[in-house]
Amino acid sequence: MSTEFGKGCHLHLIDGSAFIFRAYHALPPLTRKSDGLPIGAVAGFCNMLHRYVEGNTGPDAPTHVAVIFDHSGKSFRNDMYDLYKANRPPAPEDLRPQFPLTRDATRAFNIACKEIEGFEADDIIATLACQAREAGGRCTIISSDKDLMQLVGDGVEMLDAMKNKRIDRDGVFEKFGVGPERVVDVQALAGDSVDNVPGAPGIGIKTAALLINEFGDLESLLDRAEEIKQPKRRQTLIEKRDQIELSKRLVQLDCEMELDFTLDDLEVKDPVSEELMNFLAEMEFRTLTKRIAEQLGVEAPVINDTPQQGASAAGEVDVPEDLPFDPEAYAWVKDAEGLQTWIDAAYKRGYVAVDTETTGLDEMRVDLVGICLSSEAGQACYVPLTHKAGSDDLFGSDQLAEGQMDLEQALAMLKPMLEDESILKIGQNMKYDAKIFSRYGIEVGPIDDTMLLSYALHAGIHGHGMDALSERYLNHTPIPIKSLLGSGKSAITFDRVPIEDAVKYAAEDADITLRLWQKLKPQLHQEQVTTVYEKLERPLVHVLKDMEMTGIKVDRDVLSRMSNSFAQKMAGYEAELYELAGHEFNVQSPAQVGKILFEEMELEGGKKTKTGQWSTPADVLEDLANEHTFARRVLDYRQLQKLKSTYTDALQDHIHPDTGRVHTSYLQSGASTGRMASNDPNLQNIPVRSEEGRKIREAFVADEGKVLLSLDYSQIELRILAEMAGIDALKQAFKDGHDIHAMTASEMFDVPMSEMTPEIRRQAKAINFGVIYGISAFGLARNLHIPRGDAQAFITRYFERFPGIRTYMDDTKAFAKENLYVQTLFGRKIHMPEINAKGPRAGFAQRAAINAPIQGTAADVIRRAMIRMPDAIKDLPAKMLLQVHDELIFEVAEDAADQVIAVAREVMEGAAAPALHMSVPLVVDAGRGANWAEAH
DNA sequence: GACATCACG
DNA sequence: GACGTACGTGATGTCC
Repeated sequence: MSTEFGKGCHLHLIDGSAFIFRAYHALPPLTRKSDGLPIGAVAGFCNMLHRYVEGNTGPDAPTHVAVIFDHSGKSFRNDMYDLYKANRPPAPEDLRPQFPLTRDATRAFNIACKEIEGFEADDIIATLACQAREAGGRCTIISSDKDLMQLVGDGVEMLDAMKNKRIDRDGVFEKFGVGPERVVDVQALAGDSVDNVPGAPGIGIKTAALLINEFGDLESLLDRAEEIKQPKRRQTLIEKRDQIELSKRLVQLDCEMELDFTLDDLEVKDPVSEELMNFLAEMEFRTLTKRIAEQLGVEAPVINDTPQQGASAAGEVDVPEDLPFDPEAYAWVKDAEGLQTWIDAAYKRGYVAVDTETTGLDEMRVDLVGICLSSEAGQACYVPLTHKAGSDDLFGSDQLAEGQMDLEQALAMLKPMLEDESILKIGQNMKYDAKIFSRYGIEVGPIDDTMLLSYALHAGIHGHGMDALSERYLNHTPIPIKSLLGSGKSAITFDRVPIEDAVKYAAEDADITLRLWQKLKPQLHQEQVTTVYEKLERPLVHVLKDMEMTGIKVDRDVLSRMSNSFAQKMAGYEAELYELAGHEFNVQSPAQVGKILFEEMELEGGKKTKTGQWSTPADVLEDLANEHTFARRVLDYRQLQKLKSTYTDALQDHIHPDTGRVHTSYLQSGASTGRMASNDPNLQNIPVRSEEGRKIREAFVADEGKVLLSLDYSQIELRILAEMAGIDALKQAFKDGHDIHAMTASEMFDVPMSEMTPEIRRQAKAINFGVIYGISAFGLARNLHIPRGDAQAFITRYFERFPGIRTYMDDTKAFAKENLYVQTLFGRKIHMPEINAKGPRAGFAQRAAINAPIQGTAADVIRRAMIRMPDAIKDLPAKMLLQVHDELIFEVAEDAADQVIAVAREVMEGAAAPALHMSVPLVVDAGRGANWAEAH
């Protein structure tokens, strides 16, 4: 009963992308109840489609209809102009996974759903509209996109579904000042900032229409540009002719695309009840399912939207009733065909859990061994790529094992999906995998990270490693990696693991990651940490990745010379110590040092550690050092030993052979407060306090022609304390740029600023720090080497002068006891499970509760600065290299240093805004130099 | 692998 | 009245 499209037929073409975005913005961020899949745009899309179908009655009803989508990725216009649509922001993260679902929705309504790779929806619409016109039929384009207005006329009209307004030739004239056939000419001149079509600078739609109407068309205008009276306009049109002609080609829609379907294929069909019902039920749209079921006269299917985990309180463990883990279900992907099915699955779902297997843990050095994918719980695959044959061979064979895809081929297949804006890639510690992929030419994005989900949700409650999360939230113990690799000397690398074993282990990781994501993602809303995750965690991953991959240049010779010098001095100290002790011993053993001091030399005041051995920390030795050369020399020896082993020796091993730079790794979820931790090597504890140690920073250098910059927040934690506790005197001092410690001293001890002594100021400074740490008389006494009673008197006096501090501390403790967590000013939660403990642990927890919001807010501030920094400096010859809690290190071309300092300082000082308006200014100090010692 | 020590903010 | 404390990290060495 197919009718050939022709006279009397009416084609409706729906601009699918417009529907999606309108739906997305019209609705709150709904998620599917059972698994937290973002679903708001799909819900809106279905409502709009449904309303559209309902409205299709009467003489204007279509005989043919299709929804046209933009295909993801670049279009042929990017070949003409690589900046086309370049400044368009990527689709929101929670929208991307919904793109494929809107296609499914369209098909569920039994409406033709079309998209073609390399073309935009507008071109398909143009081609179909022209075909309809030539066949003598009518066409209505349901869109308000002005780019489509060039198609209007001779039976083609547009319908703005939002305003329910038809746009005919008059409507086009109203908008562009010319008829549809001249619209592209006007657009070519006016350009389009949204699509990044350059056009003619300085000419807008009004002027463009004026010119086109005067000269007839664009070509005549450009040919006769000399005749234009206004000099500026004339010059622009002559000079920018190429750009204008390019713009015309960009806005000109392609009416003659080759399509693999005809108009006849688009005939209006009634929905197939069962398919539509199944889809709506799968999406868990209760209202819509019920309403449409009634209209179709069928029974609405039962919707099972029981969340896969109970509405759990923070940290509560719930045992899932979920499907069991079945290693036999995991697939070994051996060829392109097999891999394609998994890529297809990722596209169907819109998300995929990804995990890489490598030959080690150092992302900058290891090789990729295999890749795992999973888009549905219980189903996962492993794609082995570089496993070696014959693992039992003593030397190992370099021959590749059988049953593996070619590495290049697999990566070429995966790259488009891993980089596809519409596919969410889920990983556990995704920074690791992103770095590996980046070294193989793939920039993974967008991403979700289960480790960071856990961190945003449960910092302070438990760790965020995969094994711990799996046991806690999936009630499943993953296969230990040790069972495959062994441990110690006999450990092998992953490429030596037999593939059949690797499949079970590796695919399981992807399966676990996906299930964790399904469980944890919906909890963000329940715990009200969505913004923390979205604004402070997820965007940081790629920033850290880039910093780590850039690394910092370290001069091996400087370190090597220092090592030698230290070794010589240490040998001297060692001989002297043997002499003083009367025998040889291990200077590096605190137990032996303690024995000599407190038993052989019979000195007083020795304390024992909880394990019963003599305690010999630096402050104890320091007390003895003036009287006893032995103690002094142990201290001297220890200082050099520390500097040598941890820094001058170890750092040399961390210099990457190819880059000549040191690449640390930041642990984003390391510290419960929101701070980062740095490891392998730790570049956040490079010596600076001692003269000797500071020299190590001279080994951290800028590349030739460049300098290092150091920008650090001045007193950020005290400023935040003043802000949080609302201490007017402190706030005012910061606003006036006063010396805050001197001011505190003046207030506390009634000393005028003019009579301030360094000693009084030092004591006030210690108190200020103590407050941040959750002050105690004992701690302050020890720090200042004063009697405990004096320390208590200081604290009492301090609280008298700044009563707001005491209130803040009491309020914070009370909040923590009530809620079992504390919060930063940006909403980060730091859980305090021990806050109501009895005994000495209570004190710990209370001080931690006081410190965490302060330290955490400072950490949030610098995170915000770091996240904004890449964009701020993107046009400058500068790279951000390191973060040290309140300091950022950059490497910049020498002549751009001042400019970068200005830009980076602005970003850092303004980092709290706009989320938080601080009444205390944040101040950033900057330094520059050939090395880190000079820059600091 | 636990503990002690010490480097940083 | 005694308990035993400054907050947050990571790396190294000893010793079991």
